[in-house]
Amino acid sequence: MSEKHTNEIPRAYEPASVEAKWRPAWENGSWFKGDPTSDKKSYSIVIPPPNVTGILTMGHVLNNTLQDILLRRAKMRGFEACWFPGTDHAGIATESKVAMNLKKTEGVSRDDLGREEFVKRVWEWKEEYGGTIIKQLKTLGTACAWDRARFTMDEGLSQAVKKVFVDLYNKGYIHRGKRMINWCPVSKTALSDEEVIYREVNGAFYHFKYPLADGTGHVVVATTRPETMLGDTAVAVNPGDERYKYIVGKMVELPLTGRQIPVVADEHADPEFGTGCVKITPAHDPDDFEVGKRHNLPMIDVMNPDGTMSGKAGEEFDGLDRFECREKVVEMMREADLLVSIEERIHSVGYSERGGVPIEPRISEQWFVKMDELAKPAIEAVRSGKIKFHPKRWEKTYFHWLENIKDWCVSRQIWWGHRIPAWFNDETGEIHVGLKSPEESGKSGSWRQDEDVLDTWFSSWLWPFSIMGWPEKTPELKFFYPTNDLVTGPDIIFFWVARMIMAGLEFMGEIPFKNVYFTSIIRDAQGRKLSKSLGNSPDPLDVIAEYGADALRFSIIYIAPLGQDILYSNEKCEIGRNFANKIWNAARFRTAKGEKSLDFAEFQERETLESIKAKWPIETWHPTDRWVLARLAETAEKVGKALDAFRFHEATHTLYDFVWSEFCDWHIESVKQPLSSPETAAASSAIFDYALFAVIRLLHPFMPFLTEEVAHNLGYIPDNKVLVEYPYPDGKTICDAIGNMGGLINLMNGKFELVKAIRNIRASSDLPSGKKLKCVLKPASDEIEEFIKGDIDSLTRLARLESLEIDTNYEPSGPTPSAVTDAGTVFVPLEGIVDVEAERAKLEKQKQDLEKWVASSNARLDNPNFTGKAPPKVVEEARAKLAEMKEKLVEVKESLARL
RNA sequence: GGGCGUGUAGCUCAGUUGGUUAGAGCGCCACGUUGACAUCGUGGAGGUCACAGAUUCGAGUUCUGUCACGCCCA
Repeated sequence: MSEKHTNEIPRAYEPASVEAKWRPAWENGSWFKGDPTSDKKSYSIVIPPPNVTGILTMGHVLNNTLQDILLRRAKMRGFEACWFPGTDHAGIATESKVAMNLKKTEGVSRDDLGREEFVKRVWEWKEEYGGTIIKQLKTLGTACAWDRARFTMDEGLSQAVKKVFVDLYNKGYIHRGKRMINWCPVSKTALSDEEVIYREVNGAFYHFKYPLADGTGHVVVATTRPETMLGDTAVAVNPGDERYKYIVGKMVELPLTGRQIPVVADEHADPEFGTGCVKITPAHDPDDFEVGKRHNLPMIDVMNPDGTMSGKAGEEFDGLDRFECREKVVEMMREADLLVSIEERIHSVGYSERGGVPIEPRISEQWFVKMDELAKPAIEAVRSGKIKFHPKRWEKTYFHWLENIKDWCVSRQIWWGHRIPAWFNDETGEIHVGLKSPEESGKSGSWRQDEDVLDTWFSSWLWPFSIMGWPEKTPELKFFYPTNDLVTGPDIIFFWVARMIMAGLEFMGEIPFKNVYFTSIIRDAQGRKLSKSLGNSPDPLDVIAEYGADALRFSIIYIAPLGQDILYSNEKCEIGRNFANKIWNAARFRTAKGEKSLDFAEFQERETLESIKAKWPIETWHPTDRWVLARLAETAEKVGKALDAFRFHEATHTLYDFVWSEFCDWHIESVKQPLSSPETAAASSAIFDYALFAVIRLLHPFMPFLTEEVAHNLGYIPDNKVLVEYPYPDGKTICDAIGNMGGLINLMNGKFELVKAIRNIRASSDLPSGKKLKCVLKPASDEIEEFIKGDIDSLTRLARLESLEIDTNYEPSGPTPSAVTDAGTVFVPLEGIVDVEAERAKLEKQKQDLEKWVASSNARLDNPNFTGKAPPKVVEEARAKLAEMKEKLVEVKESLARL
């Protein structure tokens, strides 16, 4: 250990300076670049591309921390690991964000500027702010291959989008047609079905009278959207509904319009629902659209793209907002005495994901991708287990969607995005779809390109291979595709995950990833979704500034229950901050004990352990040294299994418990004695260094900054190396080297119990913590007696004893506080007064507990059904335990008798 | 309406293929500046495992039903 490392290490871990040091070091090094010519096995991840104009959220923190854990561990396990980063152009979101900004700053609208100028402005915006989220991601310590960062509208990726569109068109999977689509009146574009969010809202069910044209009466129809009546072209009744048979074929006087519309018989009308009569508005409702087609009804589009009423709604409604129109229609119907009733009702309304307003079903000419053929292999890939979902239950959601898949509306009436490579010849009606324009393809005539752009997801679904250079045949594709793991939120299982699988299979002929891990959704402490408007959305950068990046990373994984929502609050980062500090101080402890004992520059797990064993035979190790490696092996094993199964939460808990409760609480306290004694110091410090280095490596993927700093501070690894170059500890390797230590672990647990019992007596007898006690142990067995004798120094220290006498036949003179433990009965003979009553109460309680236990255990063992049917091992254990408990009971009774 | 998930300590959650008297962190109470750490240590209190049945020698764990909450789809 060099001079600079000794006394100037701060008492508390200071994350800011450490992070500032390692972040650029990792970025400037070559460790994470990903070499497609490597001889190693490949491991790759593609980032779920964040919105290029977005800023870092807690969701990104969780998602990217998980990917970083996977990536760093893979690297440490010897894979050529590469994490491909990048951003998404997020068509509608970005376009409206820039448009709003332009309105605010310059007072101009998108249309004022025109397409070319507006798109130029969006690019400028992207250049200025597009790097923000990437910079923010770096503060987390994410080991991406930053040189490989791509943007969905980069030249190459745009080429991929065009090629895919053209290929699918030529294959007959893409067509253009007039259909009912979801229209967002704010963004003024079509949306896919997936971009519609259904919400339960308090609305009303309006019952209207429609008079029969022949004057013989009226029908009553009900609707939640009165304004659409202006576009009604029929009233439908169920063909089996006897009540209305007589009016089928008659005409109805449609109020407020002067139009007459027919009564048709159609299965769509549910006799059980409302009056059984239903108004039909084919241009504004998907079901009605189907009815209209069946009955050849006219379609009257009464709305404009911005959600105002059009002239077709009638002169007096022209230009009125759809919701104002709703009120006006109701009012006019009331005045005309045609309003029967208004019934309050909670119903489901589709909202635009981006625009935040109710979507309007609308007839429109759009481009669609036929999905059913693409879906089939995608279903099979998951069904066969080639792709695995974690947690597995998401597979059901996936199958359900793919098995009922509908065509995908991919055209968007916005300007920011990939312009559809289709041209129209208005004179001939011809359509040209191609990578090249009609002119470039040598076609004559006058052509205009489709104004629309493609859905952002139409580029995102190509991400796992477009990011690697497809359609070029690149070395990256050859080496890193398919990727290994994908980490994303279940909210985009349809938008993105399912479509990537389809695209991968269709265009690469191979799945895009092998595992999909679905993250939890982060909520606030009250369980509410994090949102800007609620103001309950913490800024991760503030959190990092306050607690440190490692603390945030560790805490968020630590509190994330498997497959459930995370209830997050900043205070929870104290878990990670305190833990980081704990490790920091364990390392400080080591530096105070002198020079490092081993050189880890060329570290290899098995070789290092073997060299320790060669120098100091395992039988000569101090019990705590043997114990700490045995527990380390078990911990490494458990962590490895947890991570293999994507149980990150379990891995963090396992590490936390081991480091805090075993390595720090017991081992550090126990090893102080052997470390200060010349015969044992060398071996114990070597084992300490090995164990601490293993802990650091185990934790590295979770807390990269802290562990990197500590590894270098302690001189474990040289300046020109980083931790990720070292192997991830493997439980089996460690276990093989040290052998089975099951017996030792039991004996150590007995010792711990003994120490706790003495501490308990100290506390309950109001003895000052500084006072050294004299204790006597009546051991429970020869084995424990021998063990305790061999470890008496550390026990003396842990329990703060002046002396520990071992006496199988000890009989205290007079009332003496005592405790019965697995290791034996311990006595603390006190000079002065003993609180006999308190002591008696304690022993009485223990006696009662033991008697209860013995009684129920006896009953169980007396039951021939149990002894006959339970596995012999269980019966044996029960007998042994009973015998033990009976012995304890005898001891407790004796102690009581003595009082 | 269909599907999925969740009900375990005041709060947030663990609890493997059924097998000791159900655990942890936070919070709470008491004590403590012992040479790594007060971002800490020691001790303690705190649970009818949502409810009702069933299977079993044995159920927090399996099955059925009920209730409550959450999410997705229609």
